[in-house]
Amino acid sequence: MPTDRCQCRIVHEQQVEKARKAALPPAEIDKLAQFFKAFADPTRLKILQALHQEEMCVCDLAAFLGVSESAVSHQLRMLRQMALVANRREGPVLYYRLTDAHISQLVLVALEHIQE
Amino acid sequence: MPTDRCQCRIVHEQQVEKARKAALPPAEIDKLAQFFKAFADPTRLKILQALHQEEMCVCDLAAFLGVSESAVSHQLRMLRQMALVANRREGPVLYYRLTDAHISQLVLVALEHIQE
DNA sequence: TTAGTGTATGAGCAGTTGCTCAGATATTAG
DNA sequence: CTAATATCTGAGCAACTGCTCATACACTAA
Repeated sequence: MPTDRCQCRIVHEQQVEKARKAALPPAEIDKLAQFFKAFADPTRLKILQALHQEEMCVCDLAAFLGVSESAVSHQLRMLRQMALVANRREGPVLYYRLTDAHISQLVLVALEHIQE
Repeated sequence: MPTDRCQCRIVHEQQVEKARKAALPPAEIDKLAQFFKAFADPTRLKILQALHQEEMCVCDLAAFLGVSESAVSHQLRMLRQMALVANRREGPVLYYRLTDAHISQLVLVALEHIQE
């Protein structure tokens, strides 16, 4: 029995081809994964949910979350780089807000799913 | 000057209180974060998007993704535990499918966001 | 200018993640 | 039963994450 090549386990070449055609380009996939990563951490989720109510400064968020201001600042940087939040300076204080309503919508859709 | 207590940096006690009242219970937050984590990886995203087209077996997915069947299997286990996919046995082959339309909806909302 | 407050940042470390590899399990054929 | 196929699983490891700590920066008041 020839074991030289391709004891191919691909049962359904058609379905693989179909998936290939419908697939998003790798760059899009990576951007999507990065985007979801922003929501994949309890601290960041809490920040996003809090900012959905009202803009807040860093020490407000630190107090609300019960973590250090440094930790909040690191997470805010990440959220800023992903363009999920923006800030506004008033004297020495930076007020953060959500940039987009999609963000809350996404959380709502996810909530619907897990509450089943 | 007394440095003994509370050089409190909380500028806006009201807003913190407001955020506290609107906050989801910690258990919900953790479940949500777990849920989003499922989407926060390129391999899992590709799996979910492929299964949105049509059910596929493990070796189909491995061929489509260009990774080992073991790697696919590990990811499928995670997605199964999160109840995002389910399988159906036909002889020795397991066919995986999405369990819910919410899943694709979530990806669509996210796509809208990043394409701006 | 200096001191004080609010925030940002880099290094470093423990915990987590996503893979590989070897081996186990499930199902079918003979 | 044995052998073969499809899949699952645990251990182990490199890469990544989220935090702390120390420090730097930005703005304001004196």
